[in-house]
Amino acid sequence: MKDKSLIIITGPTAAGKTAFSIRLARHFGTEIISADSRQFYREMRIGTAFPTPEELSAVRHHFVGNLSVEDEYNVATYEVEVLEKLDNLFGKHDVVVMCGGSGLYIDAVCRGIDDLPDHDPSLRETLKEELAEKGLEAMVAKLDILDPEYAEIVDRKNPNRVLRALEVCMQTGMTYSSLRKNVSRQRPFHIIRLGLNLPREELFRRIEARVDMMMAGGLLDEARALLPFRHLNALNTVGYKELFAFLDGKISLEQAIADIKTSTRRYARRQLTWFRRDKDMAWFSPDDFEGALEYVESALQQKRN
RNA sequence: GGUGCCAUAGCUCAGUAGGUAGAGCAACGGACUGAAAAUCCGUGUGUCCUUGGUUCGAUUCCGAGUGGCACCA
Repeated sequence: MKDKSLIIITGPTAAGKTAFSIRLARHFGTEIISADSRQFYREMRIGTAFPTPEELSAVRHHFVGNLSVEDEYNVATYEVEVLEKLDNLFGKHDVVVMCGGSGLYIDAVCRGIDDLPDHDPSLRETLKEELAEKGLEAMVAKLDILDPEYAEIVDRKNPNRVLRALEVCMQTGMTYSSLRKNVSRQRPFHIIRLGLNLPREELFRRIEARVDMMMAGGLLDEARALLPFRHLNALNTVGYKELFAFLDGKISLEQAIADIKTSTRRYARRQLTWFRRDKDMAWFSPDDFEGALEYVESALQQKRN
């Protein structure tokens, strides 16, 4: 796989990644692996800006609509499955395109993640109850005892992080810090990273226009149909949770739509914060396909030598 | 037309017994290892509507104007 390359197209939501990646994949006559942690779910099409049927038939996509909202899934499984899929695809293609905005999932494929146990649902439930009962401070105190090293560096105000560490300690009998080695694995293929972005104002305009399009396209019906699954992680997602609040009668529809726009803007900012720290990322406007292609070609050339 | 109330950050509003002001949300920045479209942290960005008066000093008190809301005609 020495001369095989994975070209990653990422960037904030609504920047135009999907159309761009299809064009790029067609140029190389290859296929696309999605790195979008919400487009995995086939029941969530409108709210996740799922590729259209035309787009899906233009280029073969993988990891799009491959799961049901009821499926258990996580980054580690994704890493394994994508590496397998890449092994297969590189048998047919020199270049494969990966497209999506889920930074953690992209990192898992590019660098790998440590060998940690999957979460045990009943243990997590117990810990959540304990958190609700005793408060975050008590959970941090517990971590101070079970894994003082990680307790030093953990975000002590972030319940998810604290609970996850406790979970791993309790499940394995080892400290989270001893398992969390943060080693970067070498992959048997080259990686070229492209970030797509737009001036902030324009990106926000596109986000707002896209939310209006989703509503016109039936997002409310989609959310209504998913209401019975609202407790699942997959539905803890921008666009759905705000509409659930409307369906509960807590806010007006108008307010829900405004909230979706706000949540999406904030999500885009968090994505940018994540991607900005990646110094290898080459940034382009989604309109500059030619410029990006030129960059890709020269990067490929360089990797071959 | 009359009377009353209101006018402070992008929005909703607090406040200053006269010494140029602060919350929430937004916005902006950051963190991120099996929840990641998740979760969490940090930052106040301002002709205090305009204008005249009183005062050493007015966003604050008084008058007028403008705009908004309510009630009465």
